Amino acid sequence: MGYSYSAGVAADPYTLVICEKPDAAQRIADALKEDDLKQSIYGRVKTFTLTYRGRRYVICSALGHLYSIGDPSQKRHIYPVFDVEWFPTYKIDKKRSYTAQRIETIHRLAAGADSFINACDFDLEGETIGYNILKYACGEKQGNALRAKFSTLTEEELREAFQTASRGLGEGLAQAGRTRHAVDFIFGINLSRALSESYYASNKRYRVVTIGRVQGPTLSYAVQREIEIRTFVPTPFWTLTAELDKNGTVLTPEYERRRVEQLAEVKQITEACRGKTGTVSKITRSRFQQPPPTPFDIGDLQKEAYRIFGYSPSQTLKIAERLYLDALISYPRTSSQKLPPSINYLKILSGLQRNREYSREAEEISRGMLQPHEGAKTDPAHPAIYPTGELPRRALTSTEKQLYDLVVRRFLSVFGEYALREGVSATIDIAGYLFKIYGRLTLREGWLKYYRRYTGTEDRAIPDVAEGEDLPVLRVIPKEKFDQPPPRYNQSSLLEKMETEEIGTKATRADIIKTLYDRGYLAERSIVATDLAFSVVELMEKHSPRIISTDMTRRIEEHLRRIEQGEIDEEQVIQEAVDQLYESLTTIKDAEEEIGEAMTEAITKTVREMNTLGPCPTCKTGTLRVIRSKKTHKRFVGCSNYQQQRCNASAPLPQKGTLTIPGKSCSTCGWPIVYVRFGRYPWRLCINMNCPTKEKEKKEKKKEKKKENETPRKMPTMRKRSSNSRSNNNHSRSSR
DNA sequence: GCAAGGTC
Repeated sequence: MGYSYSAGVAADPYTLVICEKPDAAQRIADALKEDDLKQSIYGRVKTFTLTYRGRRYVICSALGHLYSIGDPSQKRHIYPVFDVEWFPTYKIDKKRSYTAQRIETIHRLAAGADSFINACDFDLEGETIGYNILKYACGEKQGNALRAKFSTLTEEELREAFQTASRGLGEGLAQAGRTRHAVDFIFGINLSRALSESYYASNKRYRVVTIGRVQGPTLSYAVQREIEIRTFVPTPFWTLTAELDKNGTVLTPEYERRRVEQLAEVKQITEACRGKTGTVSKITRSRFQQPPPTPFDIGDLQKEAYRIFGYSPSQTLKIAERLYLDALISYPRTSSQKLPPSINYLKILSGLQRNREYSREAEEISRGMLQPHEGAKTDPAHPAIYPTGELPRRALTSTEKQLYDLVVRRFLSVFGEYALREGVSATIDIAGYLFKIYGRLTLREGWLKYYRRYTGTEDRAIPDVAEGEDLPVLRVIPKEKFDQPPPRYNQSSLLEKMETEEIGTKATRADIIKTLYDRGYLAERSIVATDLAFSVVELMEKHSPRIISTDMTRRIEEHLRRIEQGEIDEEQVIQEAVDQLYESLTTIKDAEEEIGEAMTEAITKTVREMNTLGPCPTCKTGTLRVIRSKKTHKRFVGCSNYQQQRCNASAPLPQKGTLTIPGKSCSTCGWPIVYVRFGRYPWRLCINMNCPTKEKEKKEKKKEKKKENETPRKMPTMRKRSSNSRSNNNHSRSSR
């Protein structure tokens, strides 16, 4: 009653529209508005009121999931736990306390509503988000609510969706979605607790050892690759390069077979060619069109940013999100490679023209056909990633600038013309053996003009020879090579593997890889599976092999599909998960100590490696490590040669914050770098106390202080006194 | 201290 919303702005009954995110609420409001759109803000929650076809609507939004599966017992060391329940997310996750205000606002708005529309994304998770809100925040309205079904947030489609909204459209989908949450929780939480508790049983120390439906297979890909690399037996082969004299310059064609396996054959060819003259037997020229790239979906952006800048996928996602929140680029968590005209190409291009960096290119493109070269992938809720054309309202960091530039140039190039290139090959016959030399030339630059700095395609001069020309052979050089083991994954290629195996989602893959690093399963940029990773995968193979198989996701998806169709019910699927786990968990529990022991050696070794910073710059033979003092419990850096060779190299570390070791060294003094994080942004720190960069910093700080002292400040004495009184308070408190 | 999935 006391609520001003129903009492004031919208006293008449209205339809409450639930959206998945603020962005969608805005777009729906814009699409439906006739002439009386009103915006209200409650705390940080924005809602819209409007009249559409004579009916009042109040449009509000969630922030993704507002409800989560949880363990009602809240006892984290107990397993198995099979009876799980839904809770408001803020009750489970402190970091998501802001969802409390969301739920509260929706709850109040629901009180004045006489009907409801679920307008979340029409997919498994969207349906679940809407269903849970209608059920828990609106008071069991999930059965009566209408469903607005749309696949893009365009005005036309949204209006259509609201006109045809009907009851019961997504019922099966919601059941399937809720089951997905429950099954993932039951598998993940139980097996992770079983592993962690086993480690505790044999060590009496806690360590988070986790596994899950997506972590499992992803970890297993890395371990599989590690095994392939370690067991790889290289076989030798040879390549042959001829050196030919062309009026004093040397041409170097390669023997047409890129791989000669027998040394005898190598000798035979080099002998046969010795002192001979080669004849240019054939020159072929072929023109080919090189199509522009497709617009970025999040996966493509992550791969490209890794290739060009070396950013990890999770870094890229984070930077892209900041650019999105600053309205510089569109919504980044998309799987679409399409740019519909509704985003208004001309408006974006004219916006970009105001940026000196792109003005010429953007202007040029806006005069063209404006036909983007699109990819095949789509997304139900969003187009591909594009720049909005807004100018930055603050100074961007260097990483933000780089990523922004990449997004802009990619956007520009998808409107570019096909590039026209020409390949030339000359075949040279030496004593009956054929050698080839290649050249490449760009005839028409097309889209390459806009993306040049990122393509890496370079022209190679075409050898200036004519058919029938004779070229004396200087010599033929054999080179012994070895087969290479399969390459290690990096974060980009591991993410790609997850994509092709359809494990995880576009919004979570990068985070899951990061989790595997955090757990000590993966190390290095070029990914190495640690001993701990081996240990966990081996244990799971033995006790619960399904959790590390890609197949589990396929099987669950099949079950969810059948739940959606009403062929089976959710209880059946959850029961199957419980049945499968029950035996595994019992076996693990009975052997906790033994299993813990199996992990102990691996963990000790992994932890030691994780704490290794790099070679010691003082004694050159030891390694610098993060050490925790047994006496003071403080952390610092010391050399592994401290005891044997009395190497005293050491460095202090900040005691607060999370340390990460990027494996990089300071460009000034060569000592290792660490990242320290307590707030939102990590702080890059060269651990060397005597690093020249610190001298500089010290001087700059001194200068700043001097300046501060020179320019009088407002109430300097007050400042001083207040900080003094604070510390006095602390003293008196501690002395009590 | 635990999963995976949305979103800021």
